[in-house]
Amino acid sequence: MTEAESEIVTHRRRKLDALRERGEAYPNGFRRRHLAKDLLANYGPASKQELGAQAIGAAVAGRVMLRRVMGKASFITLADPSGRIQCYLRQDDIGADAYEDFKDMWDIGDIAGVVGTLMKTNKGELTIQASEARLLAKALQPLPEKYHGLADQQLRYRQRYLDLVMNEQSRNVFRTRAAVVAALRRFFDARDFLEVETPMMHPVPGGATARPFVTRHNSLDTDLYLRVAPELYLKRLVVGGFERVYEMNRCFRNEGLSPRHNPEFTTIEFYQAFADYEDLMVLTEGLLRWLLTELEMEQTISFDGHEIDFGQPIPRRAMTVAVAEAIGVEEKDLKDAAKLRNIAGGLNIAIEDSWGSGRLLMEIFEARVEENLIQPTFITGYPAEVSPLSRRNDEDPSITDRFELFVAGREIANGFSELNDPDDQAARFRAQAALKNQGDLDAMHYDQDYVTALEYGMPPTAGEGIGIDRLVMLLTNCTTIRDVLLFPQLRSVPQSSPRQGSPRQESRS
RNA sequence: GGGUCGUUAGCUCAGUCGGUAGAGCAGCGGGCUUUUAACCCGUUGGUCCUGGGUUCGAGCCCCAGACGGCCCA
Repeated sequence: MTEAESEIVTHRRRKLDALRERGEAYPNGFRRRHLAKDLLANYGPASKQELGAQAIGAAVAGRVMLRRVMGKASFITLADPSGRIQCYLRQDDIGADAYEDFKDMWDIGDIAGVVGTLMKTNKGELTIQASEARLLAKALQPLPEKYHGLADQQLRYRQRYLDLVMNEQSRNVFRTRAAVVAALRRFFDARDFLEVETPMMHPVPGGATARPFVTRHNSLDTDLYLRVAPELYLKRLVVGGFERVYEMNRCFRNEGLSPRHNPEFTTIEFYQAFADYEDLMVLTEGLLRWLLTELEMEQTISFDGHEIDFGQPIPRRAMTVAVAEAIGVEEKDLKDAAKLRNIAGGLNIAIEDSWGSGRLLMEIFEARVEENLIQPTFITGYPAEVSPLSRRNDEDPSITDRFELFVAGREIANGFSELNDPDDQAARFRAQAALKNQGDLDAMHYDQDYVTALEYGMPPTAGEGIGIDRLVMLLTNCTTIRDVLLFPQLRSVPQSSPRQGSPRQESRS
């Protein structure tokens, strides 16, 4: 803690001490009767004369954001969850003692309640002329600069509450996020999908090719893995007869941090029996359009300098077609492992000897095509080699009935007709296990319990996962995932927080 | 893991050629009864991220480290 800060805090502590002595430190009796937004909506259009004649009462509460003291009268700007409202405090209205109190004891950042009547200032701003003003919670720490807000990215993430207090844009991102989550629930609930919760701690990690976090269950004396995906559990439920299920919650992957990756992130996965991957592409396209409508957004959105149009039918392109076009080779050469190896080498893509043609094609796709898929595009025909849970295509068993949706160079969704042949699934797991034995840390484990579930019979099914964080990024024009996560993962600062000594937290669980 | 850029007052930011550290806001004192990023006068406040090094002298140059941004693996 620096001397300068402790000086500000010391001043504020003195005021708090005085409030404590008077027994007025943290009262909890004030009741808000109005939100700023409602007052502005209902009375903002009224004229100064109309309001002056009516004497409409109001009681608001919020954080003091701005303060303008002019001798024996002052204006303060209160922020509540709905917006901001100005209050006018006059010595003649609230009394000399209360007014002195306001001047001596209140600071920007304090939580206060104001009761009074509505008025319009000479400049036409709706204002509450106070008859009573109460300090409800003293802020000991000063707020960031009132005009620029909190700009330091690190502080914005580490002390998100300050970011939320100061930056309207940041608040709006998380409101949009909540609206997206709520809308998705409405969408699937309306289509008779059952929302379920499956384990986050898995005895065998599965459902995606990714490194898991490991944790320890003491009394079971066993390792458990934080889930990398809920997929295998959701399909067990389809076996059980819940033919339409969805789960929207956290997944965990033990990977590096980047503008697009956080170790914990949110997905919605949904499964629908008696549907295939083409049905899901239709559903996804409709879902996105419907979502934009629900959010009262245009079908064309701005993201990272691009205008992205969801109003058009989303094109579907086979991976081989997209790759062949991007790098200027014949499509037929993309089935041949030796030729793919040459192509990858020529493109300076790092490859491994164990990879077959499917993995090679996928790597070339990721290196040369993905980032250029700006407008919404379904890529289909994913190689079976990189799709261990997907149903093989009837015409070409080397590929699967799978798609991924790309927008602005980012994977947004991944869906496929589910592999419900237990013997093929067992073979795919064996191939993954072999890769794992060769040192591929991302490869899947053999999940015998899941194979057994398939042996009881899973109806033909299609399933899909959509990355909520990435979807919200698109809809809020955020290019880093940290901006759509309230508390993104950062390296912990050991000694003390950047601003002050570490706050003592009481657990409430 | 590698490269690169950044870290200066509580916050937002300047800081020249290496010559003893600045502004605005916030704070403190004073003035002001329709201001609005209020204004006017005065004023406090610095581990220049940390630790070494070079130098008569380092916010600035060199080395190492911490944290963060971006790019690559």
